[in-house]
Amino acid sequence: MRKLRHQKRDNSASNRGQMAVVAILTAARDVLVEEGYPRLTMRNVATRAGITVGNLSYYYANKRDLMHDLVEAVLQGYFEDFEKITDNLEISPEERFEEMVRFIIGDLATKETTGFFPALWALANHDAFAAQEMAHIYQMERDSLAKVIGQLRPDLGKKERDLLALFISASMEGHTMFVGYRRDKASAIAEVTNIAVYSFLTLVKSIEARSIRGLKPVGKSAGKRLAS
Amino acid sequence: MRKLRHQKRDNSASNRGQMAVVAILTAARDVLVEEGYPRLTMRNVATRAGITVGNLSYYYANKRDLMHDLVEAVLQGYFEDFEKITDNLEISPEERFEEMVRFIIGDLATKETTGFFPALWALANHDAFAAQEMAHIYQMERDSLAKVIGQLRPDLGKKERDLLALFISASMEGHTMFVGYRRDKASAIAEVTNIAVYSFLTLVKSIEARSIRGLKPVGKSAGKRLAS
DNA sequence: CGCAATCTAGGACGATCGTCCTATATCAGG
DNA sequence: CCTGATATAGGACGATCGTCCTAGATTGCG
Repeated sequence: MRKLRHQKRDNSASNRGQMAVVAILTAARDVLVEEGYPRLTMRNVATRAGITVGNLSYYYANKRDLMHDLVEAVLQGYFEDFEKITDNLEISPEERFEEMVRFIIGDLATKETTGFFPALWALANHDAFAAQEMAHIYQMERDSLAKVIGQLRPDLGKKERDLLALFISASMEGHTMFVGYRRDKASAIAEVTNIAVYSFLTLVKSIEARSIRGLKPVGKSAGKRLAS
Repeated sequence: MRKLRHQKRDNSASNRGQMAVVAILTAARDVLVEEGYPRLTMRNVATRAGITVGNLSYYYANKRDLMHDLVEAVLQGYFEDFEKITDNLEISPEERFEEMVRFIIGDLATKETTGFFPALWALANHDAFAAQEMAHIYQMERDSLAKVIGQLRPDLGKKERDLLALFISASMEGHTMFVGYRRDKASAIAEVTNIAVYSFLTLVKSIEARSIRGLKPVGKSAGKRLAS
């Protein structure tokens, strides 16, 4: 977890210390969400947490460790959410699938998610740890989806189920920038969610393996150029 | 366009000056794509463009103007691409729709797009200009899609066509983080593209207006919390 | 109470940032 | 060829960054 500078042992983690760490991580998340990554500085985090830079450096000796814990803490919340939905066996697979879709799209419209995840995606392009944590959480999301897809389509092989889960998961994430918190099309979230449920359910129930393998090649792009 | 400090008039735009601006914007894009937004500094841009900071500030008096032109220049390229595809009347609407899907997913897998767009999305959360430019380019993408959707489904109203275009466009963008350049699932891009073509085409051809309006409420999320 | 562990504030440091200024160098038109 | 417009280099400036150090306050426990 946290890396103290003056550490003798870290296992103690006193009450005061634990609360301070939570306050720091919450402050860091809020700075990132409300002001963006460039303004996620040690001083801004400390100020929002109500402490000084010197004190912050007692809990986090460097910014990298702070980012480390921040990413882990935020993503940890989703692990618990996915487990809850996946383990809900009181409803049919179809209902469970719909609930997953509605949960994910509903979540991505929150201020925290709309602010945090695009920053995470950008970070993952150049930060190996962020990329790894991101891959981890999405793998879990896909596993949850693939499980339900398997119940809906027992005839499909694992590879096909995983590809469907990948397509559906990726598709949902894309809506963050459009129906997310205060984004252009936020007012259309209800309709978009309905289309998503209909579309993904139709896809899962109707697709055949041969449509996945396909015959046509991937469209080639010339790659974006600047100012023609 | 560019805002010189010593400007008497900007209309001239000599050959040397134009080439310098292109070199600067290309350098800026490359820095952003390869090193990320935090390292997009005036000095890094200048170095990559083969000039000095002092010289860079002759062409761009401040960083804001440089970012302005960079975003505009990159997005301008897509305007031209969309026009080409939309205006291609030699193929059927269904083929045109498929071409659009394959073009967009193919493009998002390029190094430039995978690097640039997540940075743009994150920026748009806290930069009004980036948000506006982003809204502009995606509106055009949706217009192109909605046009073809209208040819595929003349019975649908404009509102429904726009919502379908929104859903499809947003869904495709989401794949950037998964099948994009050097991303986890890049090797699955062919299969994912096939699923996308199948799924979007099935959606457009089969959905009824009542499935969009829907009856069920949007899934509520408790909002992400930190460290339970 | 007393003392060691824990926590906190404040300031310093070198590095890097955006911006700005000035002195030359290069170019194009008369 | 000369002269004004354009382009370029080099360095300076104050601000802000991550990091570090030290002295003192607070806490929990024997």
